[in-house]
Amino acid sequence: MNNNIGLLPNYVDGLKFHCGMDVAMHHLGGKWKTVVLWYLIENKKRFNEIKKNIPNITEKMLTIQLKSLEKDGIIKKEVFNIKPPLKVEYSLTDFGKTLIPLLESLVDWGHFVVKEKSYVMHTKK
Amino acid sequence: MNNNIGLLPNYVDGLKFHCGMDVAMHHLGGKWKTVVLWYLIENKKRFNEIKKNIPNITEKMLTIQLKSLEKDGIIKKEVFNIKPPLKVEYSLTDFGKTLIPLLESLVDWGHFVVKEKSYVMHTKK
DNA sequence: CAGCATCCTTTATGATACTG
DNA sequence: CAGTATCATAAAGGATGCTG
Repeated sequence: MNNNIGLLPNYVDGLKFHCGMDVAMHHLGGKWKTVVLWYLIENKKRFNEIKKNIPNITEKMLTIQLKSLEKDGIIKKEVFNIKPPLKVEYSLTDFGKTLIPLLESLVDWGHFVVKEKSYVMHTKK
Repeated sequence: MNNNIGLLPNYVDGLKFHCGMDVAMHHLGGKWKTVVLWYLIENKKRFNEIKKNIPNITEKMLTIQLKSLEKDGIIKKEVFNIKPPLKVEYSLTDFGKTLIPLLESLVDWGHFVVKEKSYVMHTKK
């Protein structure tokens, strides 16, 4: 099983990666990115719509994630007014849409774990 | 699309999760876990075998990841000698094996990104 | 509405030396 | 061989107030 990307480290956007997992986790890692993306699968959403969907996320964290995802080309941002109140919409790019099956697998596995762990907890205590 | 787990936050091992993604990323998040797991898919491995497979990981980081994965029931540890030199083997549990398709999807997507990004970089500069 | 700026705390990660 | 222990930095995350 050769997981290495070629013989030497691979560079993407000035960052060094040693395997495909490195690359994937660079784009998806952290507490919020996958959750934000999950809510953008359905349809484009405004800043506060995403925020309402995600309990506990702060504006700062949401801003950081959206910028990072935009920089990576996973989502795109559209601004509709110049003057406040602003209207901004975020949506997946075509590149971002290639993540949908992966995101679905992640959520499915998460739900599986909830059931699995609850089962263990109930039978052992 | 209802991603929330029931109406209230769900608790697993004393931690609070609001959606399946939360749960999944709790188990897989961070820089090393998915990489470590990737090398354990093939077969059980000893501490230093894993370390040799992963450039740059320190003993400390590997120790932390292995302990965390073991605590989560994703891998199991077998010790074969009491006296040094020790022989310890790590392998996926049955629960851990449920992650294999997900891990494969992650690596595949990572490799896809490498190609995609290189393409973009070459055509734009 | 959709953020930015600032200060702060907590985690994650890293380098190095040492041990049963 | 398979780790620990210690010291250090970096990155992530959070709270609050302010702004175009």
